[in-house]
Amino acid sequence: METLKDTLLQLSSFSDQEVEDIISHFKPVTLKKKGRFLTNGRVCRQIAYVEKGSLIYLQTSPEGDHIAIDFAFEGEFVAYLQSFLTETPADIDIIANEPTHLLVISKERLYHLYEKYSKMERIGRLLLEEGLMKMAKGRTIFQTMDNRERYLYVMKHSSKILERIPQYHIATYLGIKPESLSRIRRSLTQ
Amino acid sequence: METLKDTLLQLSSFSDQEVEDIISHFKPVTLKKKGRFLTNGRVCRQIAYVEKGSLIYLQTSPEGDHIAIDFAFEGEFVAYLQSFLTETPADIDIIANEPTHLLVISKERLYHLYEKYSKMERIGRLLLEEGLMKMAKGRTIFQTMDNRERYLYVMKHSSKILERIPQYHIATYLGIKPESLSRIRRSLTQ
DNA sequence: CAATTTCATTGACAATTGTTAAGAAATCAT
DNA sequence: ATGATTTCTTAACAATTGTCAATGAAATTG
Repeated sequence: METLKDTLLQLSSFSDQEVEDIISHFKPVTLKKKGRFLTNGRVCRQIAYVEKGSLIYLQTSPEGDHIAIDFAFEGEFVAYLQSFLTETPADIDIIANEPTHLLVISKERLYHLYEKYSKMERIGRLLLEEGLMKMAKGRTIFQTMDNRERYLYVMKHSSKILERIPQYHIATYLGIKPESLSRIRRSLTQ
Repeated sequence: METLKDTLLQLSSFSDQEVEDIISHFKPVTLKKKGRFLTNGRVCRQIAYVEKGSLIYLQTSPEGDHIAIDFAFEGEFVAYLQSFLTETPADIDIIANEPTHLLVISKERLYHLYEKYSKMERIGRLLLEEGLMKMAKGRTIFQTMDNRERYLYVMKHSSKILERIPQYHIATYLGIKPESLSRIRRSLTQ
């Protein structure tokens, strides 16, 4: 099982004492299925590490239907950067896709850690860069691939999504209707 | 005419002396039409302010055709953040869409300014946040709108693009074929 | 300015997707 | 377990887009 400790050590070189101190500032939070980590209209003031389970970033369209814009699984960090950085209300919900264990740290405590351990800032920067890359990549995929290609891309690079996320969420994530996703899946298994 | 000075003053509160000093670190660069600010394979080590003209961020697909992923006009900053931040080779070109005047600063000098004027860091952070927002918004637009809606969105929010960028570039920017763009345009004028 | 190239539009046809509706399969709650 | 709900699949038809080819307009070049 991958732990927060492992993840932090992979991102920067901390001593054992340092990591333990850093980890002690994260609080365990348990979400039931459909429990919320972030609620539409609120400012995202926390970052979470996913110990177990998975989450879905869900946007509600003007017409009222839900669109999945991202997912998070074990070993990943969760935050809505657009809200976290600018301290403006989020336009999405982040909900648990299944019973989920998180380790949560507030923005305040995180910035406190930045000051205590300058190496910690590197982690913040890496998360920001990673977020930027992910968005950019996501956009490129939409701009350059057709629906089947996007599905194959997810299949290759994020198979966890296909294994653990309901298909009607995967469909909105790919920007298509569930029926189209079904057709694509059928055409691939024959 | 909007100047770099105006733009900096809008983003943060500098004294006249400070702005003049900051501006003095930018070097004027003139690009002919199709001239390059960034070349595929090189690391983006500069940020430019567009005084006059416009630029296109162009990606080359595996099949060899060009896809416009972004544009920049007067009063905006230009850089390929993915390369600039991580110092990895860019996978795009940034070329002038017309004769263009830039004010260019190197990453080195910019970071030097960050140390000299802490207020300057705010500008760096704002540019980063802006970049992140832009990517996220761009992705959402692809995920939730059909081709006509995306065209109308650009029409409403970035009409400069429609006025000054060739349509075959706008088409790739919208993720469609030039023929489809033509049909959408016709259906709107009738 | 003429000649050439590039770009935008149009039409016909094929392929794909959205829409609507129905039924099968899986999941949930009691 | 079993009935109820949710999720997934399938089909038929309409609408949209891609593809290919041709034409005219516009821009570029010498």
